[in-house]
Amino acid sequence: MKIEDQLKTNNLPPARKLSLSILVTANLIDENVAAALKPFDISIQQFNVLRILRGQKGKPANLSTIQERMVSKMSNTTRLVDKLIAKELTERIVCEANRRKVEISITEKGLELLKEIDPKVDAVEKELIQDITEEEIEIVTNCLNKIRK
Amino acid sequence: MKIEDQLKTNNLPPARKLSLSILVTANLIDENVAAALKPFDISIQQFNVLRILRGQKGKPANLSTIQERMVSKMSNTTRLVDKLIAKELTERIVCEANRRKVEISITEKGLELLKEIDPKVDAVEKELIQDITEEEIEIVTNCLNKIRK
DNA sequence: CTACAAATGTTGTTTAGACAAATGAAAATC
DNA sequence: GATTTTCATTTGTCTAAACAACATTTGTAG
Repeated sequence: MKIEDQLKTNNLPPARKLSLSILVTANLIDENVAAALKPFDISIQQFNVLRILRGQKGKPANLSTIQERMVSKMSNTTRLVDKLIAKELTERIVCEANRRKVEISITEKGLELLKEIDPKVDAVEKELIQDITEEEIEIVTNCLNKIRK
Repeated sequence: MKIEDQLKTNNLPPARKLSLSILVTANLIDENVAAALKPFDISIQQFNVLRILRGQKGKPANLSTIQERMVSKMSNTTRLVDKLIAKELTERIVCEANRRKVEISITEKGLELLKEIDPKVDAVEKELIQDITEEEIEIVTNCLNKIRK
């Protein structure tokens, strides 16, 4: 659907058209992913932290590493991790080498939860982009790369 | 910057690559626009409501209309509008024809604020997409349109 | 060594978002 | 015309985000 029709507006300058398209589409993706995660009682942010930790392949990550890799850089990653610890999906230990740091890792329970969730999120993403060809994906991601510098 | 490099991951399946690219880029846009709005002490959501009301060209809008057109459909548009009313940027009157509805319109002060803000936001958007050609904008927005159906 | 600065997280506080329930007005049904 | 349904918005409540202030450990310069 054209962004102008969706937002009932017209004559958007190109820069605004593109930025609104990206924002509205991102919102749609968020809504759909959040809905898929809901049965598992986990938020998108929490899900992302779990995926980051899994990507560490056993190595624990400290808070600033997680924060760097998060889609949305919110300031209180501490409390986000607190939630995951309360659910026993992650663990936190104080780093021995540098006692300012903490080392956070995903638990077995966390890995199992991800294994359950992954196919659902994959399905949502595939469903959303079903009309986009692989070639188009390349073009679009390249353009978006340029926006993110 | 490639999304894999940015998130320090690799071998993303195409659907996830695209969806992450969109989400991360949207986040970047949000951050930049929010920063531009900060001096005016107004949030992105509030800014969007003001633009929607301006788009009405004098005609007031009711709450559900605003909600439909918002980028992110949050549930308490009431309180969002309350904030704008407190700042005297909008007005709310109960609709005479259908007393369930309310009619919301932008004030002169609101219009003036928009006039001040617009060039700043335009500049942010242009700066962000400076490396994208008009042709590319067309291609990308078309693809995003397909995601939003 | 001591003091000062930087790094790394945590906590406090205020504001916004999600979601359900409630309110009140109009429309529909019996 | 009274009762029920639906509509449009508001309110309540709980959780999350923004942002600043604080705490603790480490690094460094005199």
